[in-house]
Amino acid sequence: MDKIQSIKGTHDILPYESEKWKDLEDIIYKTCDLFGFKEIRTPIFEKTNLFLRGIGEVTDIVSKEMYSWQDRDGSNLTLRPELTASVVRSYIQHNLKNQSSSQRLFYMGPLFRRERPQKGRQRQFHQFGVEAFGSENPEQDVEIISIAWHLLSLLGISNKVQLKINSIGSNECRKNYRKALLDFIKPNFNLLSEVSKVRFEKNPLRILDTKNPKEITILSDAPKISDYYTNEDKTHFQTILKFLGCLNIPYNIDLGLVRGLDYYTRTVFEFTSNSLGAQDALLGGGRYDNLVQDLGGKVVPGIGFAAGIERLLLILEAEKYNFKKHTPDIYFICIEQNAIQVMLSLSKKLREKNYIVVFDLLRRSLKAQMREANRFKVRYVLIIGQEELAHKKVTIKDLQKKVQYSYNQSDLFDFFNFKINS
RNA sequence: GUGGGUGUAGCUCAGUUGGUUAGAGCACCUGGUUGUGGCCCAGGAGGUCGUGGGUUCAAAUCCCAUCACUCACCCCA
Repeated sequence: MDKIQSIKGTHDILPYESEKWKDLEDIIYKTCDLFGFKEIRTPIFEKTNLFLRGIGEVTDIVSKEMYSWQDRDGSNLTLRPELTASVVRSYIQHNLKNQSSSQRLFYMGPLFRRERPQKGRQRQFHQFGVEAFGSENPEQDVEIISIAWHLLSLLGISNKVQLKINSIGSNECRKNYRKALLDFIKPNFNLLSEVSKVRFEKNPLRILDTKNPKEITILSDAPKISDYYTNEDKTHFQTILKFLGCLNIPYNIDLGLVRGLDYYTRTVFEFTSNSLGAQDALLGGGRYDNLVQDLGGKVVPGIGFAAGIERLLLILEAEKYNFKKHTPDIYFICIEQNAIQVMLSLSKKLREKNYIVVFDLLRRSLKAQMREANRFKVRYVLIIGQEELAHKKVTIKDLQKKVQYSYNQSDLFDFFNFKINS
């Protein structure tokens, strides 16, 4: 029989590692709170159709990376490969538009894509993201980018990342541009790769994404989308850039930035980092003014981004981020079996006062327990043995100062109130 | 899906041209006299050498397959 082990591209998050996750998650929650964004939690699987319609059928995600299966009743289900479609589905389903004309939401959780694993890429991975509905004004775009910037600043890595931004135009712009692009490419159609031929039919903009050198040459003289912006598109993009300037958020305009999901309109952006290897995008997003409607809702503009938790952690690790230490306050040593009850009840009382208390469960020697206390880097050790038991005392040892006191068990809190709280 | 690299103890790695009971450091456990940590010293536990075949008198070492990890392509977070 095969060894039972985790599935390719999935990882266990072990103790100590999980503490880093918790730290990062706390900072994410705090950031979202600061901007008034509320958490939304949606199911981990959805009807396959949602992603086909939401993300786009010719995207890589949908065409080759989804974990899909047929349920017993014949319905086609899929483990979510991204979260925007799910959030939009929920927004429509619960009529959140009627609850408030502008909704600000964030999410965090696992996603699934069947790709070949590499640095910063797994089959189960985690994203944090925000989505805002209701406003098509540039201040909304900037609010979204600000959240990302604020988070990266809190993490101390805002100077280690680059913001790339572009506008891919409104519907009208893209309609005109699409036509111009098709006209331009048509004479060279036979020279295109198979992938690009499909994109030519379904989503010609993505042909610009090609890494194929021959196609890059062909496309070098292709019409530029920026020449097809409407006046509103121009103003919208310019205003965003102006606002970013006000906030001192540095950016690079990248006219080649298209992004691989079909639902984007106008603003697209990406934060990249060079400590991530080839998968250098750690956060990406954009505006999706058609998506709510495409999925059966009213005409509601939206914008959001998603950040890879694993990739954030990779950068934090590379930048030697100072994660919070989770050390116990007190290590309780009991070297007299008749004193176990006393240790248990004193520990309970200490925990009620919010002290983190741990103790040995193997009835090991004093020396062994002292070693462990030292290894845990706790500051205070409490000892109860025969002596202490007989006189209702407890020995308190300060491992840092290397001094030791004897206290009445009933006075224990006086010591800690004084030592730790003051 | 395609290509390169790598799989020996919990971790980082040695292992000579195939040749006895497969090693080191760190970590772990127990001690170093009666109830006291870090440093030091001594001892101990821990490995079907990723897995399955093959070649050979003999395989961690050579060959094949397979699985996993890793890096890159594609694409994305």
